[in-house]
Formats: sequence, structure tokens, C-alpha cells
Amino acid sequence: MSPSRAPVRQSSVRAHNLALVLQTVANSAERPSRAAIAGATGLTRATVSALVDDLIAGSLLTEHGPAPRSGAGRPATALALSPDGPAGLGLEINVDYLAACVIDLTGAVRHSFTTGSPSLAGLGQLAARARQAAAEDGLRLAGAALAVPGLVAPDGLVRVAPNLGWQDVDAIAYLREVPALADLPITVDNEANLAALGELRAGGGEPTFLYVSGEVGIGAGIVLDRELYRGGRGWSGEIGHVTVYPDGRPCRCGANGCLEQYAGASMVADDPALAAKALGIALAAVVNLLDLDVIVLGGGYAPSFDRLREGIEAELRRRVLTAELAPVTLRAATLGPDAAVRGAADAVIRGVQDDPAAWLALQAV
Amino acid sequence: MSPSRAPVRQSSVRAHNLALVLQTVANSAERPSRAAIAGATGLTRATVSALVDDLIAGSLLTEHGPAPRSGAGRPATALALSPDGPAGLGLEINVDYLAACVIDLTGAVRHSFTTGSPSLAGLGQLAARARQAAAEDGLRLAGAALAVPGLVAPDGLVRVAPNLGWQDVDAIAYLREVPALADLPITVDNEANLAALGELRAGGGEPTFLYVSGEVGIGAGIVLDRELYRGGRGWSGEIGHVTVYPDGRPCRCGANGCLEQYAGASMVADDPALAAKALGIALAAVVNLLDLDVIVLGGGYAPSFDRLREGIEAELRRRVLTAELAPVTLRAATLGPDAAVRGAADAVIRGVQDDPAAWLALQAV
DNA sequence: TCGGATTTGTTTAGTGGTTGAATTATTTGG
DNA sequence: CCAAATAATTCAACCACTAAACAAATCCGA
Repeated sequence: MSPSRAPVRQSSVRAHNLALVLQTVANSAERPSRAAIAGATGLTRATVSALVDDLIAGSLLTEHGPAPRSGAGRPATALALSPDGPAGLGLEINVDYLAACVIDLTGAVRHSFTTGSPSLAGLGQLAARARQAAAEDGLRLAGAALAVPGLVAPDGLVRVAPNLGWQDVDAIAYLREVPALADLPITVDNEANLAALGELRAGGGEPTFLYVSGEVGIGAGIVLDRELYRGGRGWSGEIGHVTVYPDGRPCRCGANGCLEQYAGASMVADDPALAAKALGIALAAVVNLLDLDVIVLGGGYAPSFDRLREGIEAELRRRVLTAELAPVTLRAATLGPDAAVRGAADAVIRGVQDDPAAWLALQAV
Repeated sequence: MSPSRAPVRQSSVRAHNLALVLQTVANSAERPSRAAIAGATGLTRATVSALVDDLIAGSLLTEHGPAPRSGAGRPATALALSPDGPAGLGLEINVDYLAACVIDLTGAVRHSFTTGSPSLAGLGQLAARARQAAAEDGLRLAGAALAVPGLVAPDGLVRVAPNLGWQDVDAIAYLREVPALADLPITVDNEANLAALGELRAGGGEPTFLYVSGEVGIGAGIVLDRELYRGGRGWSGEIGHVTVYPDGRPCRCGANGCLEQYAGASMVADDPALAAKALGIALAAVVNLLDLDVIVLGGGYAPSFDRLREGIEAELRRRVLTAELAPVTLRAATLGPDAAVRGAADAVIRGVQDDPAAWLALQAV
């Protein structure tokens, strides 16, 4: 681990340990006590107490009455993520619908909206409605994230979204103009990336996996050790244009034999065997390159999972070099079509959980 | 950045900042002064002075006389990596040769050995010889790293190295038995991975790239932001078995149409056009998936680079979705056949540079 | 019923590491 | 030769952690 280029001061220590405590609570099956957190993290109970006090003061954690204990000793006060803490606003614009949802710190979906008129103006209205609903619950939003079916640059500029007819659209600038969102930090990301994040929280708990989303196009989100891999320019995961048959069907991208021409969502219904084989070939390439052992099929693939599974696995067995040393697990996504919006809202929450000190500092003003 | 699961104490702060200072010196074109380091890192001059004192005491840095300055003011004392600090021992075992080299903290190759009898016994002898040579220079070794053409598990076990006829060989255990190496930390890694690290230091300075090594097999090392990406089980980069022609030539791995069957080093000479096309198809898949903008051809490909280039670039232009938004750079490796050994020795040095506090603590005993 | 065992959580003194300001050191230029 | 400028060190203050003692709340056994 090469150290980041930034110096570390004492306050960074506190920031790190605040995040450590918060995430320990988030990842615990039971509601842990301060002592349990100390045991799990290696911090002393004194330090954990101090950190927890800060987190409670910032309404990121709440205390719950003591659970009935077995054995002797003072009963522990249980700690849990606060449902009244910061919430995340997820937005999605797609070919034939708009979606918005609000997720609180505990990961619960508090509000969810959908409409069928995909336009930026409609998106602004939907976002305003979601924020209104959140405010009525007393929820403060920590930010908003927008899922887009296209290539998104690191600064949030949508370089190209063919199915929306977008090219170099600055969606962030537009959303910032919406009065209800003016004060929120807004990010934009690829829908497959965000859907992968949604699956990371809601799914099987694997820290490393490939999420494949089959819609009009085919995209993938690469999650490595609970982190999204974005690539040098933020354009990773374009599995739809991996070559499957070098001299095969011409693709709208100009090349021949792209996966998208054999395993697009519409083609799965026509010829599942062909689609499965093509997917298997492309996925085997991914596994050979990245050594992933879990592949999640989402989006349009999830409903067809049973028809695709056998064909894909056959290709994986044949073409993955390390198949005999360690099998690749293939499973359907846990979330349905709302994976991307939920992942977007979740990304906001993750931001708070990864750096609670920043949120606390913001509140203190 | 999700915080690592470990708590942070003050000593971690010092460890981090020691690494920060050391790397700032390592990455500076000029020999920086304490004040320059303070400016570059954001630490105060007082802190930098204290850190530098520690690093000098541990002979990781050395002071040099003041450089002739322009303008007024007390002249700065230049700091540089110490050539008398810890050194790294790189080892390589391959089909038809053994190699060893010693690299000091500045990255200079101090000794280099090669023999033609590839066996573990010979490797032990060569390693002992290299260590002897290092000792005569007054160099203390910080560790040894072995490059192997095969799949290496995270614990260093060589699961399979077909061209060596190895299966589940515990090379670390063997090397630990060599008296001259008994006290050294030893690691084992894939040769393409280590060659990529070698190229990272010696090459064009790109922080993110794909290194492709064409020998008997074809391997690749993925470097993301100056870090090697190893995958879930340490088996990433098996580009040789990416499918290029799904129903093509049978491969020794059991599949059909693997890249290795079209672009193995021996095939490049027979039919560079075919090899270039196959490489281009596979590399386009990598770029679509990982969004890399630099590809380095090394190993057996480097000498044939001019014959391959045009064919590969044509396929990349055609098949990389984002080719129009941002071009992919293709270049030949800077290092020759010794890339892997040098990368191995370099990996040891990198370990010290990434965590000088550990080395200092070791010396203090 | 009461006292010891046990576990949780808080308090307090101590330590390590950084900051910021003041100080010392060394040069150039007028 | 002195003022300005830059480099490096010293020192008091501060912050966050640890360790150990202490306080609180419960169980259990005599």
C-alpha cells in the first residue's frame, strides 16, 4: 500500500477511527456495545466511548436499551445506526423511465418514486419531490447521486449516452440549478457501476465480484474488495463491446462481433443458448484477466438466469484457466430493476460512512 | 476509500509520514531539501526535520553538500536516498535460465548474475552468490523476491508452472533452507507481475498500464495507480487464455482459440499479421473492461514491436469503445529480458519505501 | 439478603506526534 | 558591514490515543 500523497495529522487519526467505529456498527449482525466495538476493532474502550459520543452527538448512532443478557456483569447499551441521521438521494435516468429514492443511514429505503418521462426537467421535478418527502420525515440529505446509462468522466460529465441521445451533457450543472438540490453535493456515475454498489450492500456479501447488467446495452461494474474499480478515466466495465466473434455481426460501435450483438437483453429471449455461450466467452475473459470468483447477473439477465446459467457455466469451465483450482460462482442479482437507483442512494450513504468526520464537521457549522 | 479494518494510533501517523517523506525524496527529480519536502507534502518543516533525522539515522537517506543556489538565503542541504541502505534481492527461475540481481535503495543494479541451469538447487546457489556479493559491498538485504512463470497463490505457493513442470511447489520453503537466505523475508510472484513492477520504475512513468509479456506463454501484469492488481486469489493477468476465436485452434489448457495459440512468441515470427490481430482483439477487451490507456509490450514482444504495432493499433481503434474519446498508447518495454528479476528486486525495495518504519524498527533491535 | 465476581462504561494521568511561533544559522546584495 | 532572505532547529501547546484505576450495574452463590 503506497501511502497516499497527503500528510497525516492527529485529526486524520480521529477521522479514520470514527469511520472504523461507524462501519463496525454497520457491519455487525447484532447491535454492538461499546465494549464489543473495542474488541472488534482493537481500540480501547475509552477511545471507543469518546468516538461513540461524537457519533451520537452527530446523530449517526443511537443508543438502545440494554438487551437481556446471559451471565453476570453490567448490561451493555446497544448501539445502532440512526435512522434519523443523514440520508442519500438516488436518481436514475434511463431510456423509458425516471426513478428516485431516499435511503437512510441504516440502508432502509424511505421513499421511492418512478415516472415514465425520461427528461432532465422531469428528473429535477422528481428529485424535488423526493427531497420534499425526505424533509417531511425530518431527514437531512447528505447528497445526491445520478445513475446514467453511458460513459461518465471523473468530473461527472456525461461524455456519451447513446440510448438517451446524450453527448457531453453536464447533468450535474443542470441538477444544481434545481432549487431543491442547490445545496447538495451531486455526483454522476454509470448505471452498472451504481447497480454493482447496490448489489454490494443488498446482495450476497461478497467483497469482490463482477456485476453484469443486461439492458439495451450491456454494462458491468467491477467491485474489488468493496471498492468500485473505475479505471483510469472512469470508463471501465464496457463488457458489451468485448469481441466475442472477431468477424461476426457488425455492431453500432463500428466493430464486429461485440458481445452486445449476441447477448443483448432482447436476444436472450430469441436464442438463450447463443446468448449464454457469448456471455460465457466474454465472462471467461474477464475472469482470466481479473481473477474474480463471483459473477452476478443483473438487469435484464436476472429473470432469464435459469435459462442462461448452464450455458455460461459450461464456457467458464472450458475457458477459465484456473477453473479447476477454484470455481467461479455465478448467481442472479438480488435487487431488481431498481438496483441502480438504490445503488446511487447507497453511494451517498457510503460516502458518509467512509468519512463521518466530514459530515460531523459540516453539521457543526 | 473504505478505511482498512485496523485501528490507527499515533505511531501509524509517524509510519505514514516517514513513508511520505521517503517517497517524496524518491520521486523528486532534484535532490530536495527539508524545506522542499515540507512544501511538497504539506507537513511543517519541524516535522519533516524530525522525520528526516530518523531516516538518516536508519541510513535510508543521506545528506549531501549544499548545491550552489541562486538568490539569497541559507543554502539548502540536499537529501537523497542512501546507496548504503537496505537492498533487495531479485531472483528468477525460468525455462532455460536462472537470474539474480541486487538493487539498492536508489534503484541502482549493484550486482547481476545469470546461469543456464534452471533448478531450485541452482537457484539457491545463485542466491547465495548474490548475497555474498552484496555483503562485500556492505549492503544489508531487506528481503528476496522470486519471479516464477506460473500461478502463484497469495501465500507464495506455486500452484502450477507448466513450463517448469511444477505443481504445488513451495519455493519459499525451499529457499528458506538455503543458509544464506535463512534470515530474509521471501516472497514469490508471477513473472509478468514482477516485470510490470520493473517497468513501473524503469519505464515511462505511467502510473496505470498493462504490461504484456510474451514468452512461451503470455502473461500480463496490471498496474493500477502504481499498485499491482493481483485479483482475488493472485491469479490475474492470464491474458494468454483469453478467447480470441471461440472455435479456433485447440489450446493445451483444453479450450479453443486462446490468444496463446495465435500470438505466442514463436508465432510472432511466422505470421506477425495474425499475431498482431489476435493481440489487438484481446487487448481491446482488456481496455474495454479496465479502461487502461497505456499498454506496454515486453518479453518476446519487445524486439518484434515494430512489426506488431500497426496491426495491434488497427484492432484497438476498431474495437475499443472509447478509442475516439481518448487514444490508447502502445509502446515497447524499456527493460529487456531482465525485467522480471529487476522487478523482483524492486518489489523488495518498494516494500521498504512503502513502510520505512518497519525497517527502522527492525534495525533498532 | 448480602458480598464477591463479572462485565460495561468513564475518568485520569501519561505518552507520542504534530503544529506554530520564535530562534539560530548561513548566505546574497546593497 | 548590515539588512533581507532562506534553511533548519527548538520549544511550548495541543490533540488523540493508551493503560490503569474507578464507578456502575448486574448475576450468583452462600
